[in-house]
Amino acid sequence: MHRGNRHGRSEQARLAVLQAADDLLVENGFARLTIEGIAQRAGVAKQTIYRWWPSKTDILFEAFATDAAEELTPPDTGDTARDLITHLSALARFLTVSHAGAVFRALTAEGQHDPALAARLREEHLTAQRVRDRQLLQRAVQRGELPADADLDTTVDRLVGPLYYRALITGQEITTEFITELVHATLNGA
Amino acid sequence: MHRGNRHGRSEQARLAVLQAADDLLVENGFARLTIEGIAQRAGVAKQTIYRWWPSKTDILFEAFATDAAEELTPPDTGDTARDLITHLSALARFLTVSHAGAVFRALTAEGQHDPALAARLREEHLTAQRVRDRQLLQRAVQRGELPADADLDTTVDRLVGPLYYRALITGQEITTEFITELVHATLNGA
Amino acid sequence: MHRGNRHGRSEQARLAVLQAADDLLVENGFARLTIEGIAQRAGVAKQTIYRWWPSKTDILFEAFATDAAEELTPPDTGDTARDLITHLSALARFLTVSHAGAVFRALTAEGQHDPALAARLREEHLTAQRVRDRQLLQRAVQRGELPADADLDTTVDRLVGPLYYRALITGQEITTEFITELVHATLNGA
Amino acid sequence: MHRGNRHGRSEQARLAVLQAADDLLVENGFARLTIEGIAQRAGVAKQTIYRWWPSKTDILFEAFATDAAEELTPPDTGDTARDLITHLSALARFLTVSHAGAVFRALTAEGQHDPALAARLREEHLTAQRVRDRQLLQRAVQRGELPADADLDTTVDRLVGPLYYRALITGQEITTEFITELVHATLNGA
DNA sequence: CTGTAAGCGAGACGGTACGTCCGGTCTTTCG
DNA sequence: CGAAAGACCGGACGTACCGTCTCGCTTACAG
Repeated sequence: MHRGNRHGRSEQARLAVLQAADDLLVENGFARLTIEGIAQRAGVAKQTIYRWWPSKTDILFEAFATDAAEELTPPDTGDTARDLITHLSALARFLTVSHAGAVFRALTAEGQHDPALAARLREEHLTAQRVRDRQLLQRAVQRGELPADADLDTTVDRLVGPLYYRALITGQEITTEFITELVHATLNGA
Repeated sequence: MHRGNRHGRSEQARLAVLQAADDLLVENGFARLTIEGIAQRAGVAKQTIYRWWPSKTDILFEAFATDAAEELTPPDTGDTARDLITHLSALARFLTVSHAGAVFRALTAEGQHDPALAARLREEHLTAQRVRDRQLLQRAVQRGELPADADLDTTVDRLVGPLYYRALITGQEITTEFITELVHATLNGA
Repeated sequence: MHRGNRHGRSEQARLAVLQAADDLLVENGFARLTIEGIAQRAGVAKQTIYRWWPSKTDILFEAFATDAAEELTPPDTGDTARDLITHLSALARFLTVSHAGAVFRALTAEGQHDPALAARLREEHLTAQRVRDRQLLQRAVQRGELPADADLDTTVDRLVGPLYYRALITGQEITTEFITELVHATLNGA
Repeated sequence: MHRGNRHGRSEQARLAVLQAADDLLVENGFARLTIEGIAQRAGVAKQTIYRWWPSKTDILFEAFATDAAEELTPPDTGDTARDLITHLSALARFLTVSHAGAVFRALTAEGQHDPALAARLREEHLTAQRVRDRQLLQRAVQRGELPADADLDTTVDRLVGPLYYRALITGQEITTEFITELVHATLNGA
């Protein structure tokens, strides 16, 4: 049970904390997520949490890091439009229903009040995500489906922006039709 | 000075609270915004705040309500593209540098953890804002610049989504070029 | 209903306040006796109370003043011992079960924390009460049952002190036997 | 058994609280004695006080418990009258000028409004005090100075009652003459 | 017979203290 | 030496009353 010993940090405690934080976030929302609560749920001393994580959000970060990348890696079938639709649908699912997405939304919200967190979120997630998003467009350029001088960053914003907007701001449903129209209009208009 | 009597609340106290809340939000961020702090800054008793506002966010709501509508009312010069660019630029300014926009971002962030707040934000601000956003497109339809059967709601999302995305999520700068490209691409592709 | 006029206060309001204060003291104890509560119970504005009574204890004082004198006026049958026993029994009843006595105990208690109140209690009640207590002994002196040079004040203290002690400090019952012994011992030993 | 930081409550905090409560009571009186004030004076968090003491009076109780017994332990010289006079003088001093006595008066006063406190005061102090008071009389019985069947409880009341009465009720001075007369009259009349 | 001034119920006001809760730190004991 | 336990200080929470202050109504004397 006790792993307090001279052989380093307890992996068991670490995983229990991450799991508890994740569960409690989904169960009660971020507002009710307290370090005390996580410690109790994980069967861990508060000090153990403070020893290894600077803040509540750091725990969530660690809990969320790996999951997101897996869910959001784009497909590559050779059909640009279809791949885009598939990828954006996965993104929509991530933002609205996924477990990891819930953590992302919470962190993004906290980021509005905490510039350091916002910066970290960009560095550790959004930048990598942009790379993944661009891959699809770069392949389209390589295939000649998009002009070689197209501003891919701008195009990415035009594709994913409306999804984030609906998911995080207005709460509107993101239908397949919406995504399909979005993809076709963007491919034509870029 | 005192207006405490049976004929209603003190307008002076009300304004002092709204001003204090607004100032403290911008100065210290939402995380450090406390009722106690607002009361002290406003020179008002805590009970006076609790008497009139159910929660901290209600104060912010009231502080932000009127300002936002004024800042975000679209122009009408007859030139659709120019009006859209002007309007979206105003929106970008609102989201990134405006005082009222700071309150909006804070409320949106809280809305991620508090569905009731999110709903209220939609009802009292976003719905009205969508109406304002659509006006420009409706005029374009009337002028024949857009097809009569265009899905204006979707178009609005495609126009404003990328702005919210950059302002609230990635923190990228929103340049005039970005807006210009966005408007032209959307008008062509809608 | 309203007695507001330019010639004098409302007797109705005054009585309602006294009654409410008395009731609430007995019902809830002094600790829970608040001006707000009295005002509400009496159907009177707080300001009306503050206009006429400087403090909570002043209300109680007024509520208690007349009753006490009536309950504690000594008899005069010519039989000193019997009169003393009767009188001390009335005092015991006053201190332990009487309504007015409850107010007296509350005021005495407050007097421990408030010297001004203690002084007022002495001036307005205890001095007069001592006069009443001494009457019995003075009659005994006149009848030759006590020596002419007896220190009556000291004797009063020896008679009533044990009663106050039991009633206010130890809470022991004050039986007729206790009073009888006390009277006989004092008459013999004085 | 609660043990502080895993094994023990902070004795330092405990003593600081008791000292602060005692000081503030004497300086400002019971009326102005607040938990917040005690916490601040003691350099202790409010929570620490609420953790260990159910109420303000419990702090005073603890502050007063040991002191009283020491001040009021009766002498034993073999001379009953003299010992009684010495003991009652100590009691008078306790009630009127002693630090611990000030706490006793405050607690007694609160006990008028709070039966539970009154009961506790009897159990933890007055009962033990009565035992101490009786000792002197029991020794007199053993020496044959008082009849074997004397009602010592009643006699104690007759001796100490007048002192409590003067100290707590009328505020009259308690002179040596008063005590001397009291003792002699009681020894003769018992 | 009509103003006007005092007393009234009502209740908002700036405050103080309440008792509770959580954050983050520190100390102690165990393995 | 890491982990569990949990007491510690600090400080915000929302509540209850405090004593003060207008407000508009009701009266009853004064002009």
